[in-house]
Amino acid sequence: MYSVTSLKAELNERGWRLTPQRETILQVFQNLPEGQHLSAEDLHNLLLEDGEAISLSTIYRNLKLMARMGILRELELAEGHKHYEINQPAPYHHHHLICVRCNKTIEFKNDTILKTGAKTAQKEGYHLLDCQLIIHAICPTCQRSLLPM
Amino acid sequence: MYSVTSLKAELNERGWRLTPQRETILQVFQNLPEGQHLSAEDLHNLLLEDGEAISLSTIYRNLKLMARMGILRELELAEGHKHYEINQPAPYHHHHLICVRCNKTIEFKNDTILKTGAKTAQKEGYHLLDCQLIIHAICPTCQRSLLPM
DNA sequence: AGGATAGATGAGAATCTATTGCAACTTGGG
DNA sequence: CCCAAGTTGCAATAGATTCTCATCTATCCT
Repeated sequence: MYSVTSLKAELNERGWRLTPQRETILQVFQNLPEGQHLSAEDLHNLLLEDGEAISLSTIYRNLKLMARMGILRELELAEGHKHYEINQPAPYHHHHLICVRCNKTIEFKNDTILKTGAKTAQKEGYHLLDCQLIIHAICPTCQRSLLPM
Repeated sequence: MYSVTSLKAELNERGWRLTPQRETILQVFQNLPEGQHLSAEDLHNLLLEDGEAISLSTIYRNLKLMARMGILRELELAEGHKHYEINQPAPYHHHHLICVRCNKTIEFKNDTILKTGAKTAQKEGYHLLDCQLIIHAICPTCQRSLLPM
């Protein structure tokens, strides 16, 4: 698992610093049950409850930073704000099937997709950070419902 | 190509209406060169220039509606706001490779992904609307640059 | 064709997510 | 141990999207 030591090394390499806030954020995501993801607000509240408050701006800044470093994945699910989760390699790597009506989201795994993503990035000379298949669909329940969208 | 007649039929079926605004929006997207996509603002301005102004609220409402009907694809690229494009089947269906630093975006095609998406949705009993692979990466130019993120 | 009705539009206000400016504080390097 | 550059927190701000509501109109019914 990605360690605080690697985080520090990677930050320092670029002239940046390991702060207690960054360390805390990394640890929260590492301890999150598989398949869970947090929004900036979620993380903020969670830390408040734990008595380890970090300002919302710092949270936004670092979520973005860690996503750009490839440590976190930035997910655009259906709620209208971004969610983040730890970026895991092959056996844990997964994708999302989202119902556009009720927002129910199912995770699924598929190793081929990650391979496709890696190949495509490489072909164009890009350095891969994350790849995610997003499927927008209507779940069985919503298909049966007569309610408007 | 998806016709105004089908749009009307599909709307009426659900108790909704074909309005001149909806017709106009559909036509704009149908006439868009392949690979182009518009934000709500883009569409609004484009129509203003053409002297066919539609209010921004109506544009937002209908972009969302048409995406939920599966007529448009909602793309979350790197600019911080959504983009829309016509939702095309197999030979035109494509995905996006995005540089998280400079936002440069490359389109690429891959029929396997669409098949995977369809299969996954079907397996869960979901009705597929759209599926898109999003690759976040760093482009060659940004890899060479020493600038911060 | 004419009327009724539920749905749609437009304009602007309101909401919400995310970013930014700045002063004070810290980290990492020398 | 000290300094320069990076970070943080707070408040203000920006930007995208949604909402409210009065007015209008596409459809359906007769």
